[in-house]
Amino acid sequence: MTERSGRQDGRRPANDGPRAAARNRAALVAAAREVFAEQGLAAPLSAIARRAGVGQGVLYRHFPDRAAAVAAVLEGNVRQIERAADEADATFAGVLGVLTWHLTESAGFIGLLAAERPGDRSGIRAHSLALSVRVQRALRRHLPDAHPLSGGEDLGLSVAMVSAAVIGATREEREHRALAAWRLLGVEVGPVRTCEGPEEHDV
Amino acid sequence: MTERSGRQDGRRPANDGPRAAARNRAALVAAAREVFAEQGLAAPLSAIARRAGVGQGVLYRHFPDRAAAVAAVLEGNVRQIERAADEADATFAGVLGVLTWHLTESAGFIGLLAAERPGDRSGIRAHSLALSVRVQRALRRHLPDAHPLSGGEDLGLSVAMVSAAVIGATREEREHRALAAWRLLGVEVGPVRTCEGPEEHDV
Amino acid sequence: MTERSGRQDGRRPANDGPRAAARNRAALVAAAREVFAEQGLAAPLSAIARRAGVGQGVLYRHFPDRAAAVAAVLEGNVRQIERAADEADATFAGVLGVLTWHLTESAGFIGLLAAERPGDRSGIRAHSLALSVRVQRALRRHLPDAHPLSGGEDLGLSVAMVSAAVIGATREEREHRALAAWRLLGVEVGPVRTCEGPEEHDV
Amino acid sequence: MTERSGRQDGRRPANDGPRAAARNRAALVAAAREVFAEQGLAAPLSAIARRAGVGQGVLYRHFPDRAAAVAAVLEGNVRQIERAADEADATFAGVLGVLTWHLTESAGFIGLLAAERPGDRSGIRAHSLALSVRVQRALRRHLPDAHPLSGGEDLGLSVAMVSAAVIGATREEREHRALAAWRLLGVEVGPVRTCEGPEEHDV
DNA sequence: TATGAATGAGGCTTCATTCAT
DNA sequence: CATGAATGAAGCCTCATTCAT
Repeated sequence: MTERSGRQDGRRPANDGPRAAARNRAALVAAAREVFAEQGLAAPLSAIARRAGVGQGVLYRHFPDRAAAVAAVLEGNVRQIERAADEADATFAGVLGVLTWHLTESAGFIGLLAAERPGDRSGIRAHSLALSVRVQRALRRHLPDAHPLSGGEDLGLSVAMVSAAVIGATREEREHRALAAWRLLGVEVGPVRTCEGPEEHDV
Repeated sequence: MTERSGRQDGRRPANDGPRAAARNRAALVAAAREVFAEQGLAAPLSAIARRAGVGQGVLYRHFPDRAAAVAAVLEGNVRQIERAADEADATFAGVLGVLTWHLTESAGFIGLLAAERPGDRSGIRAHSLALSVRVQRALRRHLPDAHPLSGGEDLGLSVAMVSAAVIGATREEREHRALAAWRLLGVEVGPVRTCEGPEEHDV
Repeated sequence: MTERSGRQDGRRPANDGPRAAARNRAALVAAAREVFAEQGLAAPLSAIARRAGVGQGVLYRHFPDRAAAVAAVLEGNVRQIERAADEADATFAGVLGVLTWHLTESAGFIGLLAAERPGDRSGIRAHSLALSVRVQRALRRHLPDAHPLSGGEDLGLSVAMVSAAVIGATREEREHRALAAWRLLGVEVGPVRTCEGPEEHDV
Repeated sequence: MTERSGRQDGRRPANDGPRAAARNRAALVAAAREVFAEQGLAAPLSAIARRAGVGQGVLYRHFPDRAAAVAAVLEGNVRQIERAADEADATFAGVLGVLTWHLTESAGFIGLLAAERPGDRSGIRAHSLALSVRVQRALRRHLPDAHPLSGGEDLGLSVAMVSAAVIGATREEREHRALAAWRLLGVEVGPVRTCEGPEEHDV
């Protein structure tokens, strides 16, 4: 942000120390989000480094494995949902709207909640589960007792089902499909919106 | 390129001749079903050949590419659903029960209706779509006009959503989850059963 | 020719014994000629069997290896050149015309005299050499003492050079190029023609 | 697809870092030159990597496909010929002498001008053509108007013919044969020599 | 004797991961 | 700290060759 860095002359990139590290991390997460969205979660990691404009080594410094990169990407989505749930006037339908926005926006996020990854030994599954739980927790805080999804695993099941509904759709169709899916489940959804905040630098 | 020796020493594993062809094909389909179920549709094809106990070449003779192997696996499932729909006393709930059985039984089948395969260049997508359409057609023949799923794409969407609900579950949980999913959608399902027929030899 | 064979009804091909063997051999040689011409000498042997309409086993019965198939193809060309040289009124220029015809006609023949096959362990090289020698012998019988090519290895060299001149050309250009090459060598060539004879059945 | 382990046990052969890049490239080009010369342009690429003492991956980093490897090998030869043609006192016979030296020296170079590559889908053909054109252009700049090769395609044809003349010969015979071939064409050739320059490091 | 399936070695290519500079 | 080359295992696919029927 302070623009004090970058290539000083024509030579090697200046070593800005930790400052650069943060910038690189942000670039990597952004690149990973794009690459995973475009090519799926099995995309070559080198593609991420390339798109971020950093060497492979840096990628490994920040993310020891694929699961870490996936988690970093999804972390941002989940945090926004949590933030939406933290807002003073949050409602179940409102949080659902934010969730739906992420489902619509980030193809990578789709993978989190609906991905078929049997036999995955890379730990993506475990990470996904953890993130999934956080999403459910955020939602459940606003779930009325009499809500049709209030029973047992119905909430998690529903989120997975809606996620699946948008798989394979183009970005244009996703919102429509997600809303149709919620409608089939008889669930009311608030406005589909993001939840921008002050700490967007690495999400 | 000109001289592709082969083994000089003489011995060579059994060659059961053409008789083995049918047996091998069946073994390959079975192996593919298991491997796809365990490791997903991106599993190494060589794993299928290995599990079937045949050489790589045989795999390629029977299935020129991954899409063909996938199609062979799913074809059986789809055909049974179609057969269930053809029965004289077929009902929507009944066919749904058969569909649910396959969802429960064959983890590979799951991939058909809910798989995330962005960037898939192998034609699996196209095949899946075709098979998906056949399933929907079979169902729609018995869909009452007043049914909650009778509108537009609701049927396809629902099937995809239920499929997603069972993803990642163990075989034991799948039936329970699938039924819970249908319940959330407000859809009644008949007995979860298979539809065995006389031509099971290669399905 | 007597048309007593072929499939009797709709079942397996009748086993006509030696009669069928000769027919198969001819079909294989013809197929090999076409395949080698189209795809080069490294073409898959299975393509030859397929085009000949026989099983792989038959191919191996007639030609134990690739070199044998190549030799069989070229044998026909060489024999015609020898026959041209045997004619009562044969002249050097005349035989050269026949040679040029084969160069033009049979892309496979091109390989014989000009092919780059270093490191070829399959014996094609040895066969080629032998056939090449026969061609030179046929020519030399009519070579006037005062001819520019009468010295040492000049004859063989020239044939190789002209062969090279037509490599890579389409069938249409080959005659033109071959004649241009002979002209550059200062050698007069008779009419470019074949030398059909009574024993065409397996050439 | 997701988990491509690598060796667990720890050790891993030396990695000399980027320093090795230039060295490796040179080794690869040298190895390719030898392998192509010995086994023809269809030689296994893995043989090149093996002879250069590098992994398969390195080969692919430097040469994305076979055509690139071939081009790298031949580029050096062609450049020297062009340099010979650029010398102040260059003559047609002189450049021909350098060309002949390369024909004699580098069996791989032979492939460039005389190779039979039907069914070549790898683009080697196109590259070869381009290089061939450069050679001809270098020669033509010094070709006297009254020269016997000054007409149309005679120059290219002649080079191809002479190239063919040395095919299959041992390195010792090649110079003799090439000169004999030029003599048969009635063309005078200057001293057979190389054209070393300052930038030999990777040719 | 002919068929055509099976075998499996080996070529090609892609990445995950390490590490000298 | 960052770079980016090297490594090599593993997946894909293609045939040459054999052999039961």
